[in-house]
Amino acid sequence: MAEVEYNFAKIEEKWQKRWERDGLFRNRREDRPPFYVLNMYPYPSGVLHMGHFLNYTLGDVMVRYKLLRGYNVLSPIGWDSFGLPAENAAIRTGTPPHEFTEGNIARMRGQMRRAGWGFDWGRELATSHPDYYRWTQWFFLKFHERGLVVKKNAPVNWCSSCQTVLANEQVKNGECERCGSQVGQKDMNQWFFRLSAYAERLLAGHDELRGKWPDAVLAMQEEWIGKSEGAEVEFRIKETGEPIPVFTTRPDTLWGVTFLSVAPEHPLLEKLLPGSPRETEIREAIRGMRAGGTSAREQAEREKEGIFTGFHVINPVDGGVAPLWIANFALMSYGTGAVMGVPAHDQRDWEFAEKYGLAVRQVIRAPNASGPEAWPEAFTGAGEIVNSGPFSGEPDNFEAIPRIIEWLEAEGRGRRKTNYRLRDWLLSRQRYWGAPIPIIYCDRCGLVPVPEKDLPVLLPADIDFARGSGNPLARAKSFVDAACPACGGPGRRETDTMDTFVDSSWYHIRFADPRNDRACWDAAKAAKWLPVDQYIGGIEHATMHLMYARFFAMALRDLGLVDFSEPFTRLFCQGMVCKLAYRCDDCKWLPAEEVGIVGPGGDPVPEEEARTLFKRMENQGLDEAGLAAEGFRAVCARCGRPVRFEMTKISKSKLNIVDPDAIMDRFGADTVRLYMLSDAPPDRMQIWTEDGINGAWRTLTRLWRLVMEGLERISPPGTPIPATLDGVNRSLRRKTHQCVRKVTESIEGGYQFNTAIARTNELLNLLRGVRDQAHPAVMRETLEVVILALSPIIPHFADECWSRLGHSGSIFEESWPECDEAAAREEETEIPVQVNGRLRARLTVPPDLPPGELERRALSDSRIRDWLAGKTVAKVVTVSGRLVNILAK
RNA sequence: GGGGGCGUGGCGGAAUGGCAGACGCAGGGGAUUUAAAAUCCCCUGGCCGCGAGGCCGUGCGGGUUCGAAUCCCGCCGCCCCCACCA
Repeated sequence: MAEVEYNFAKIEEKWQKRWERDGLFRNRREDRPPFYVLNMYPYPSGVLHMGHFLNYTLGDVMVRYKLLRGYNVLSPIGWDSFGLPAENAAIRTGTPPHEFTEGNIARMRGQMRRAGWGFDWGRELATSHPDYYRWTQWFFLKFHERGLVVKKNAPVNWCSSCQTVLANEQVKNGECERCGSQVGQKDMNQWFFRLSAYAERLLAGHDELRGKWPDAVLAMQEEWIGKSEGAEVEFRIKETGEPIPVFTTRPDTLWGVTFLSVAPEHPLLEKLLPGSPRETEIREAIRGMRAGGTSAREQAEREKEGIFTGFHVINPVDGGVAPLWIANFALMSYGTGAVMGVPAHDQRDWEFAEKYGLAVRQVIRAPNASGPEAWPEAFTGAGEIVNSGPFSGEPDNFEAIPRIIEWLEAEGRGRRKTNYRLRDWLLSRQRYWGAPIPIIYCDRCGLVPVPEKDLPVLLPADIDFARGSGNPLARAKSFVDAACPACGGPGRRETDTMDTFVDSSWYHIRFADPRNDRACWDAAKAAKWLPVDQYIGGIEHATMHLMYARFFAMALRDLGLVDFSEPFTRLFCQGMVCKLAYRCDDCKWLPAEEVGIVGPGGDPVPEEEARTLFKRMENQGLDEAGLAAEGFRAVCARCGRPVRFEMTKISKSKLNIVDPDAIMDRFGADTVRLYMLSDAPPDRMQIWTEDGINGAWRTLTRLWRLVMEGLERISPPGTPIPATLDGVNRSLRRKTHQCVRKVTESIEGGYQFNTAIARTNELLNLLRGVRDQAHPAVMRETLEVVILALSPIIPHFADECWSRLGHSGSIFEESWPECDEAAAREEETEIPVQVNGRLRARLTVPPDLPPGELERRALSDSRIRDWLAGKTVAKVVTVSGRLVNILAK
């Protein structure tokens, strides 16, 4: 007697052990082509969240699918284990960061195994282990040798809460990406990777990635690189003769310059201001401009502000004199820090000129337009060039730009220039829990790299985190004191550590050879597996990790360490996992249990009615307005204020978390996996509902019963399918093989598991209807196809069914089913017949019926003749195998 | 302001030039049950009609086409990213 209950706990544990025992994911199939699937590795926070669950399930489904497609699959996992949370925990609790981190890793490892993800645990790595960060340090030295690392003074983003500098990419809306506090500006001497030197190559690489990476990611990177072409023109200070280069994308408006503005931190000011008559007043204004809030929100709305310096500039194109201003909108970080002001043809300059009463000089004439006096704003379109020396009269100013640049170069007044918004990557952090930068400062020799043989520079263990402030490394005398490698004299170690994005810029390559202690990796092993064939992760890394890792690959290629420049051939970005969250009007998030529903009189509705309303909120999008329309209100159980609903990413702070462990306890991993993939395409937002997970459970148990009942009537494995079958069985086989084709297309066409699951559901619905008439061999075939097709998604379930169907060995050692075209061919098709574009009848015909015959049958159909009565047929459109459209008047 | 994405039932979504709403959730009805849960069967875009059936319908307005959710033009709305970038 077959076991009727679907005992997921037993089944899942059994197969996880067996896969582990048999080394299913240890890429041992050397006879097969290699395929490298990688999920972005996690930070070991200590607990898996639903976002991880979707991410790693997707990766695992791809891994298992590729196994079935006959590849030798590499599917490694590791830990992005350096970073602030561990250090903050150490300050709070006194637990050393490595202990905290190892504990978290152990816990998450357990959760991961339980979810059934097939990782090659033999390759596990953690970036905070010395045998890993030793190589992070080694790369730093190699990059340093090549001039790709520089130490320079620069205004940097400073997070006072994290007590560290941040990369531009880590500042979101002027706030620290990690802790959310306001980021300020500070001048500091810091370490940088020369990311900007790779701007053009990073951009050029997009040609290779287009179509294989999401458009949105490429667009974001393009924007971040921010290439713009124009000219650099040399203005001069009239009073001192000092040169002042200016970048412009509009050299066609050079004759319209009526002022020039520089950034408040422009170095030229230090030469001009001392002793100048308005020095104190101007310095005061500069302080005001620099002190203003740095958040982007504030900046966007910030009023344009400036002050006249008392100095003037000479325009190189015509010798004209214009006042030199300091303006808060001029940024030292872009171009040359100096902007020419052309109010007539630039909206920002227009506003500035209007505010300070500066001159407006028209140099482009709009087609049939009046002069600038009558304009409500700057004219930025194309027109005829006027008042511009040799170029006056040119009909299209944009087309004249290249000729103007040539003229500037010929005359020695400027030159062609391409500018990028991309900044160098600030890699140093004033924190303990990161890879120490391997540099020693010596009073005699200066800045000395740590010799390779002395790597790794280990993090000291004897740190008292609970006491003191700032970087704990700077307080560790045993660490700081070090002999100069060059002269042997006393030296001081660099106490900054590296941004954790340095660690994650090369981990994907280390996975090819993770235990190598003589080199970062063996070249042959790296060449075998890399680049990563399929990378999977969140889109939030578009301009950070994904840009840095590309830069690293290019730099490593230049060092001769790898043979590719693009590390990730294909990229897939999964959507967010969202769930309804509740917010009380005083801006506090509430757990669902603390939301009450009251009726028109203000008294609570009965519990059962409330439950129904909550269900409708979850499942039918019932919102505050809908609730109000029915006379109800949602209120905070604590303070009685109104509660608003918001569909938002599952997170601790929004109090809408779903604990993966608790869900796996109730339903098992396979149910969660099925649910996560069955509703929406995986790159879209996924909405978590209680009913949704129940539905997936129902689907699985129904399938389980169907298979268990089927076991009693199907033929043994390997029984051939009879050559002649009745209509029901021919039809079942046809749908079975069509299902194979459609599922394969759904997966290959962009991992659309939702439609793949829909296709197997259709087949199962059909099988349930005809199972009493199904031939034992045909029924086996159908069940096996469904189990195989779903196996990447519900692996434990599938392997258990597979073995109960009488197979030995794991289903993942089988091959993906193939569509038998002969069996899948339709015997007859239904052809819609339209009259004047409206569906009026359906004909059942053989699929290969010639168009002429199809047309004849359509016209002679009785229903169609009724519709055509009293009309004349003007034209008949016949698409063979698809439809007939009759045009009649 | 710029860039990317999206707009289809009560909800998630399917259909990428040819039968709109696959598959699922929620809802309704029935069977089973002492009852409930679970399970099984049927119905479920709107309007009209006893019914056969008809009409309307993919954000709005126009266009191309025998035929448009799908392609083109113009609007409206939502989400995400960047944003005083010279």
